This record gives sequence, structure tokens and C-alpha cells, in this order.
Amino acid sequence: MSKKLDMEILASLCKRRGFIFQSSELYGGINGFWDYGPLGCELKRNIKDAWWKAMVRTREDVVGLEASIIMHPAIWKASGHADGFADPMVDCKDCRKRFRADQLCEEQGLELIKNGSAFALPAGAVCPACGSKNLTEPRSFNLMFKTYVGPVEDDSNVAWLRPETAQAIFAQFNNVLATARQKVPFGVAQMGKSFRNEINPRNYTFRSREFEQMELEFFIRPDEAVELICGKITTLADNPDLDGEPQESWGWEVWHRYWVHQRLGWYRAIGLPAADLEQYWQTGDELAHYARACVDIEYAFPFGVQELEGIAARSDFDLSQHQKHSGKGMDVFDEALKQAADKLDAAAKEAFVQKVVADWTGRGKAAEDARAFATKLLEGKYVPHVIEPSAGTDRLALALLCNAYEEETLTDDKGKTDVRTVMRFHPAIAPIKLGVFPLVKNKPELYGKAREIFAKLQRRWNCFWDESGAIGRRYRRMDEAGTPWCVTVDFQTLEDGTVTLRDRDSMRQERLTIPALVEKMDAEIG
RNA sequence: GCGAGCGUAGCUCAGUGGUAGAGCGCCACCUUGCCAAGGUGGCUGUCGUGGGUUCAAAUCCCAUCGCUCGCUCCA
Repeated sequence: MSKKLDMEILASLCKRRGFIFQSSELYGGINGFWDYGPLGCELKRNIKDAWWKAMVRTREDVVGLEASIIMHPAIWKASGHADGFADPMVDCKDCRKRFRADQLCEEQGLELIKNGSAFALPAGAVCPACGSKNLTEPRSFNLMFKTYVGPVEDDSNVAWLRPETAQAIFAQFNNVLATARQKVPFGVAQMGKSFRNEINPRNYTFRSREFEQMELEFFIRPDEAVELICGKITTLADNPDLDGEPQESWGWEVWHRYWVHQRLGWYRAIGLPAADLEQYWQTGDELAHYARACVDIEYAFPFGVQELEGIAARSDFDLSQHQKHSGKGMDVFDEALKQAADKLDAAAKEAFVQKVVADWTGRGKAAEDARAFATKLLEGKYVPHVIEPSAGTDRLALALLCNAYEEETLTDDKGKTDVRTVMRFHPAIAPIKLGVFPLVKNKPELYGKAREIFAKLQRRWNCFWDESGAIGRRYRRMDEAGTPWCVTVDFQTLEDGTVTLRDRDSMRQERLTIPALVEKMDAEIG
């Protein structure tokens, strides 16, 4: 691939061929929003189909959900996303650091001035870092898009466009559990639009204000439950087989690693080279307080190595937060756990509780919380923990576009050189699978036969009919669209039913019957 | 959000106060027996948008929107 691909060259091709347009271009555009054209929306659809197939359809332990974008505002209080709104921030114009206005004032023995919903700094407030008085007015820094439900705009009906799809999965956890006939460990997957009012959208579509996510929340037992059921916990030290069936004895760390492994495999399967994929393991300081581990899967974009997906082990934080805020229980009852606990005598149970308490207090948690958790476990109940692989669809589309782009210099028989622009998409995600052409269009019998073959192939795959211009030109047009194969119907087709199949990458041609072609397509597209 | 640069046809760009252009692409017809062939004809723009200066503005001024780069931010 072209590592030095200029994003403007790519953006130009994307516009010229109909992959990506700037939103609202007719009116001068709007920053941070993008539209997918005829080829782009096919590409994105193929990405989503591939993800859904890998994550939901071909698994017995994952089910889908499609939730509304606007949800009860309390969800964002529980998740922590709404906090910034209540906390106006000030920036220091000199050292460029940002502080919470209320904390800054309190530290300096001052009081933040409040005028209705606006805030102002009292005289004498200075930057805690550099001492400068050159501070901005306090401003709210919530990055969620705000709207009103119903016709009246007042504080009582404020709502937010979701900044992530994940929370709906937690909010609907009980309903899914009750209806899906699944038991922990299992997952809930969702794809859909999310919105973040980014301060500074950059790098073409990479950071957009409206974007699509593909998220899985995979719920697992707490390690302590696994230990009670299996007698031991499989850890990474046991060298578990991450390609095989998941095992009941896996602890959270193995589950987390399993999903990292699965997701990397998927990216490779849709054509991103392993060499351009990187893992970034967040370190202790970078992890959110509730997260036990978080890995970013990154791709080497022309503008830098950037995140495609984050895979976080989030403990029971999310469900617990919703349990706390909603007052509704998020416990699951685990029959296997109950049976395992029932086999223990009173002394063994107490020993188990003591062990959990010792373990938790060693990690700085309260003994009474540990005791309550352990006692519930012995009743077969717990709040599930979660592993969250969260991918950005648009970022992936951009990565695939960057990866596919190539300018190839060709030399013909006479030594004349020519540059061919070709989008080398994996067949599974290529917007158009087949171009279908009559060799010439002014021979009715040839033309009719080609239409007949096109109609047949079109029922299976997205095909593109092209009869205009010389055959070579038509091939090159398909190269820029990233179409992996072109079928040309010629005079020999009328005699023996074979067609010419031209391969995008090698530019080689072979003759095939239609059934042989269909078989080849099935094998290559997957 | 700050600083700098840039916005002219679908794309790449020329045009510095006097009736908007080129190449490529695209469309139609002809031609064409396999890699951007050739011929003929054709389409496309409130010169990003809105104001202002001027007899006259793509060109000068102001504002605004968008893009790029560097900081900043990034749940």
C-alpha cells in the first residue's frame, strides 16, 4: 500500500467516484459531517454486514439490539457522560491548561458567580498552574448534542443525542436477558449512529461529529464466580487456545484477550494487512478508574497511527452504575453458580467470603462491599462484568479506503508508461463485485446475451453494467471503484457460453462458464 | 478554541479591476474483437456565501462558512 498517500488525493478520488461527499456541500458544507455516495454507502454496508455476520449471525452467544438514539437523560448521568455539563470549565490563555471553574474558585477561597445558567469568574481568580489572570470565562464543555423532546424548550425536557451506542445495551440488559434465552457469558451487539460535538474535527472523516459505531458488550461472570464453579480460573499463564471455543473456566483476562484476538483476526479477514495494525495497551494511569484493561486496535493511517477500536475490560461498572441510578436490580441468577455454592459447607463458605474480602481490600476496596458481593455469589447472584469491543465504522471505512488506494505504473508493449489508479478492496467489502460488459454494443446478439448474464449475476451480487467506451476504459473505471472482477461477454460466449473474467489486481484474464464463475465468486467473497 | 494558509467546471488548476478558461473526466453519436485508442457534437460555474468600495469585482475591503497545517482538545 501507499504509506505516503496524501489524504487530499484520496478525498479527491472519493468525491470523483462517489465514495464520500462533504455534507451540505451545496450550502458551503458543515464541519464534521460527511455523506457517503453510491459507492461509499455500499462499502459501509458491506463493512457492517461483515461485522454483524462475524459478531452475531455466526455466533450462538451474541444477540443484537437496535436502540433509539435519544434516550432518557438519566442514562447519561448514570454513565458519567453528563458530568461536564454541570461543570463549567475555564482555560488559561497563557499556559493553555483547563480547569473546573468551581474547583479553581474554591481552592482560592473565592466564590463562582452564577447568573441564571451563565457563570462568571470572581475578581482575583488566577491560573492554578502558572498564576496568570488571563483566563477565559467559564464555559460548559459537554460534547453531547443537546435537544428538546416535545415542542416546548425548557430545562424539563432536555435530551441528548447519544455519544455512544453502548449505554442502550446496559439500559436494556434486563429485557434482553429475559427474552433472548441466553445465559452469562453472552453478548449484545449494536450498530448505529452516535454524536459527539467534537471541538475540532480533523483528518477527513476520521473524527466526525456524527459517526457510526459497532459495539459489543460481552457479559461474563466475575472471576470469583468462575472459581466457585470450575474450582480454578484459566489465566493467560495457562496459554488458552484463543481460536477455539471459549471455555467456562476463563477469567476476565482471558476473555479480554480472546476478544482482542478475534477482532484482530476480523480486521485481517476484511483486508487490512497485519503489518499496518497495531495494539496499544493502555497503562495504569491512562485507564479509566473502573477499567481493568483497555487495548486500542490501531491502524497506520497516512496521517498517523490512530485508533479503530477500543477493547475494554470494564468490570461491572456500567451495570452497577445503572443499578445505582435506576434503583433496579442488575443481578443475574446463575444456576451453575448456585449449585456450586450449595456443595460448600458453612466453613467453606465463610472461608470463601474471607478470601474475597482479603483480595478486595488488598486492591483498596471496602471490606463490607466485598462481603456483600461474596454473600450474593453464594446465592448464585452477581452483576455481570463486561468486555467491550467498540469499533468505529467510519474510521474503518477510511482505513479500508487508505489501504486500498494504489497508483500502479504500467508499461505497455511499446514501452509506453501509464499510471493506473486501483482500489484494492477485499472482495468481501468491495462496493461492486462485478462489472459486466458487452465487448461491443453495436451487435444485438452479443448485447442481448450480455444483458441476460448481467440480470442473472445481479440477483446474487452488486454488479455494474457498462457499455460505453472501449473495453480497456471500462476496466480502468472499475479499477477506481475497486471492483475485483469484470465479466466481458464476447463472440465466443455466443458459441460456448464462456465469458472473459478479468482480475482487478493482476489484470489477468481467464475464460469461465457462468456456473464456474459463480463458484469462484462464492469462494472468494466468502 | 488560537495562529497561519487556501476556496474558480465533477477532478487538477490558470486567470490580480474591463464580456469566465485549459487539461482530464462526463454525456450522445460514429468507430472499436480485450487494458484510459480515434472522430464529431454536447453539458457543467451566481468564481464558497453575504455585505461593502467602484462606472465596472473571480480580482480590492469586511464578515461568515468550509478545507489544510501547527498548537489545543479527544468519553
